[in-house]
Amino acid sequence: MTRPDCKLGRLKKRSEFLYVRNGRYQARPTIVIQMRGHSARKDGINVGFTATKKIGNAVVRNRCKRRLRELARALLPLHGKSGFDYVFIARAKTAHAHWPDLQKDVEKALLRLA
RNA sequence: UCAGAGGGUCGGGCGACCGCCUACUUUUGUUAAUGCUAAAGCGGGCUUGCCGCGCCGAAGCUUUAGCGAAGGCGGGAGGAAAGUCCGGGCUCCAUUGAAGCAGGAUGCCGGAUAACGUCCGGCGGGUGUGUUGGCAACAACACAUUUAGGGAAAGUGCAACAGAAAGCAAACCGCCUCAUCAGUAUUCAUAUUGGUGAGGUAAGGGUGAAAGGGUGUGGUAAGAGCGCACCGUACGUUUUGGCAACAAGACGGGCAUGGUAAACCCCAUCCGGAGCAAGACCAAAUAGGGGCGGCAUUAUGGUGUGCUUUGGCACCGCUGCCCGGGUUGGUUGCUUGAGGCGCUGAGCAAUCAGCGUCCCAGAUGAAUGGUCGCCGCGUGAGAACGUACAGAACCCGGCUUAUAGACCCUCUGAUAUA
Repeated sequence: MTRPDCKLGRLKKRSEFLYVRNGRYQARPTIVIQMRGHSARKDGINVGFTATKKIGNAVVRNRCKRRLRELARALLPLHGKSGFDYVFIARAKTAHAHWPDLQKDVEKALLRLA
């Protein structure tokens, strides 16, 4: 199942985020994951991260994004589908949740989406 | 040792595994350019200077630049990075000329500074405590604390409740005089008590944040700056000291127009606007924009970043050619700066000068970390819990606000020891 050759791209434009928002999504207690296939490029996985002002100040939001980035780096090559864009959205519990719980949530969400 | 006040410094550490951004450097891949290996003739014809064939840029290497990969060696959030409240640098707005209006800010004096509404020093005012002098009013001194501190005799406004009365003062109680009525006493005309009326009175009571100088004394029917002495004093004149704010003293004036300007306002001084999403370049796709040339027209008009007037400047229509706005795509601006640290000197200080030394984040859906373990610190008997506020976004100087805890210095008080 391991695909070390799979490279993670990043979503950077607002339009890309809006495109993914209209796809499928899975909500877990600590995280929300959105997914949508992209037509232009056939393989490779792109990922973006979102932390709204609702979950805290800038320090909390930055911490959430960094944790999500680590999760994506570790788990997306294993459970993500090539040719799709993903968006990880932080929730209120993301910053202070236990690491194994976070990993479980991400794993379950990715498997359901796949 | 403990508690309090003020000022300053810091604001977790170590290890393991896995990552991110970036300066420099080594190797390597690729693209482009550059140079080197790099050289040459032969045959035919013959009116000799004509014709034919052949030869170099393939490849490799060198150097440079861009992009990518791997390795090495460095760097990688704050004291407030925050709020965006002031002051600058920088950039653009054609020029930021003059006057006025509007708007905003500031407001004792001197200094520091690039500048400031900041900082330092001083002056004045208020409040509290103590000491000394005085019969007292009060004054002087010391310490602490506080202060947005131009103008209240230019005008307007505001002040609840209480109180008789609160703004060219006012008579509720009280005090005093006179008139009158009633009572009492007797020396028969006075004294005295009470009521009513007419006046005088700001000494006393009461209300209030505030009642129009204070203390003493004379004076008076009772009182009153009504007179006098002293104290205070807004104000005027003046002397001395001080750069100045101001201070100390002398004389005059009998004491009046109370407070509030972080209420409107008046006075003085200062201020052009927008901001790195500024601005510049590149690529892409389209004009309503711009440039140059030609022709026409010359201003009486219109347009140009708060508004009005004015000076000056630029532009306006048609046509040909060229470039091409806006656009969060990329590159740049982008980090060496009123810079940090150390020493010496000047100054009460803010700060400045000299010398030496160092280079210390430059990201752009935004790096500066994620996970785990151990330790430190605080609370607690222990288990355990807590370990703050908070994330650079062009850069500096301040202010304000948030902040667990630790350390240092000074002062004050308590306790213990000597």
